[in-house]
Amino acid sequence: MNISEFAKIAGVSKSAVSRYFNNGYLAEDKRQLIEKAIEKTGYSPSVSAQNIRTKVTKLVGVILPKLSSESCARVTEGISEVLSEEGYELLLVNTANDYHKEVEYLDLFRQNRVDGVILLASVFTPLHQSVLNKMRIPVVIVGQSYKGYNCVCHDDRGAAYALTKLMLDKGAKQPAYIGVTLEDKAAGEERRNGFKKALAEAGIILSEKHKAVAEFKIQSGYEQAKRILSKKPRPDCLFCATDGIAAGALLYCHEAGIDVPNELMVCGVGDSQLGQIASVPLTTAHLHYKTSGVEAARMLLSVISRHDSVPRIMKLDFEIAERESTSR
Amino acid sequence: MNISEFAKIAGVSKSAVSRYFNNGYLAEDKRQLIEKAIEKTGYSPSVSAQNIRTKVTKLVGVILPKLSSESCARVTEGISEVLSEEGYELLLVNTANDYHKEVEYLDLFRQNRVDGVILLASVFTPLHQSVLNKMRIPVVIVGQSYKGYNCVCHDDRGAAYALTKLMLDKGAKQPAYIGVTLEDKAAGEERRNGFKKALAEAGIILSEKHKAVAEFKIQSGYEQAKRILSKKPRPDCLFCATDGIAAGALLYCHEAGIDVPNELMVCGVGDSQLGQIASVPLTTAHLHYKTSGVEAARMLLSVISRHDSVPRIMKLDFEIAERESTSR
DNA sequence: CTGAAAGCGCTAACAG
DNA sequence: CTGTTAGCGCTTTCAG
Repeated sequence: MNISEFAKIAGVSKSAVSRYFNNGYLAEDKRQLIEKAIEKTGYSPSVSAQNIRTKVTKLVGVILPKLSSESCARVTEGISEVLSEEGYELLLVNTANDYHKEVEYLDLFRQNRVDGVILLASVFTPLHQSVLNKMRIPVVIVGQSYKGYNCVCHDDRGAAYALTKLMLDKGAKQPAYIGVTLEDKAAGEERRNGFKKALAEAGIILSEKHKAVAEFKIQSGYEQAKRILSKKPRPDCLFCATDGIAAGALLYCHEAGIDVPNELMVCGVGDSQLGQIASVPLTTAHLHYKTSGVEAARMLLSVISRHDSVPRIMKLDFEIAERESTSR
Repeated sequence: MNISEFAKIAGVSKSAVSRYFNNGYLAEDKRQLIEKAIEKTGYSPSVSAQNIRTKVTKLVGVILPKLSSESCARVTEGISEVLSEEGYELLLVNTANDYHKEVEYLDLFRQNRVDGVILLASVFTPLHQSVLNKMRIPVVIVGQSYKGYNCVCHDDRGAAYALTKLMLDKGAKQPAYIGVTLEDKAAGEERRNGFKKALAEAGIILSEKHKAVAEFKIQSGYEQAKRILSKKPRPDCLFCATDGIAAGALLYCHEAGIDVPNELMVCGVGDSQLGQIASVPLTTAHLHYKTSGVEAARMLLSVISRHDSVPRIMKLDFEIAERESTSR
């Protein structure tokens, strides 16, 4: 069913139908005629045809590294909430941590497939840089902050600093650290920097053997914790860059009979569900993932509609969730 | 940049360009001319314009109840994997457990917006029925099985039966049950039926006070476990319809000093990450969520391409992950 | 194998 | 306020 056919059925002109669905500059009787015909036929205009004329797709592309990561899912939920409210739809790409795909899809979106893109960033290579610069549609980056781009990010450094300081203030003297790849500027570099800053302020130097890098997995956290905690002297507090890693560490402690928090304090970052049900409830930082999705979507929509091109960076605050794993 | 402009730059005709991107019925020299021009200009044809002519969107709509649920995320990951391999893209709708939205978006997709729809079903109302029947594009339902529709589902009943039998075989005599709403046919009704079947076979009758319904949340599992486990005589095994609920129950047990598994065996369903790191590692059933996404996407794609309209139902097998929470 | 030309379904300018 | 009309960018006959 197309607009002409429908117009005939409704007994009005094509333009009347078009106006009904758009600006609504229309006499009441025709409006009713059209409404009745819609009920009867279920007609609705072809989105592609509209798009070809108006250049508006009402589509936002979302590129993310791993959908089944709780943080990504929460950000996407926030995005989806705002988008659907504003009549936009969400074109989802899961890159499965393959950043070539990230670039590939960015490039695919570059053309007029979507009105804008939200990128849940992981790493940021020169390739990203160059594709991003060529983008003719608005882009918002979530989770990392890059000068010159619209970003919504978390205070990774602040959170890591506060968490570490919390443990130090409770008397820890021998810290250990399980981080993630520094390629990830937010979860890797920033959180490490926050940790280091707290150590520096306390005049503590981190021993090489109390440092490890894990993947974003429980199992990997378990393994690295095992490695680190078997070194002598054993650390008395452990900062993990993610809750998943911390959960793995806690698992090891449980198995190895290490008393958390008395022998060892542990904390993570992200406030995932895991932390609530771990053998010892986990102290962590709530980073407001869903809110960052909401804000990113709003930011994108405002750039789309206002064609406002001054890039902004929004940094969200965090809250410390203090639980048993650091209680003394 | 449109096809005419591009054709001029490349020094060929519009049709040649079109053929290049489609059937490829083209002389080698023109092909090279076009390739060179693409490199220079970055041209690619407008998807909407293609769609308007061919009626093919290369888009699949995915409707799900809650993105941040681990099971949904995993299914969607499976879907995404297959889709992107086959050159399709994914239009994502998160209904936030509001099934009116489910119907609303089904209806939105009904028109030519997407080539097919995958519905991660929660409930199934007459409204769903009627919209589903009106759909002119292929639909695959994941997670529930309905006669007359294409479905990929899990063996919820079998898994619940096996899990319950496992606990009974280990000597449990006083079972308890925390389920979810029966409106959810799979996680609610089917799992309950599996549980009941195992009880019936063992000649055990479930006491009313050992029955509860929780929401899909850790907190809710905690509360219901608290309610049930304070009743006398205390049950000696607890079946939970989801891992999240079981995790909540385990949390309560930990707090209340109930010894799992010696005083009380506990199991869940779904093999979520939560089960691995709970205070006591949780016995559960692995339902192959990601695989169901993969299969659903394949099924949809085959219906789309072959226009094959005999509905099929595919039921995936499960595996029991036996862990400490039921060890005796 | 190739180019010209006719639409796909819609919107928006234009002239009433 | 309304109908007519000219395209939007593309694919696909059709006649070479």
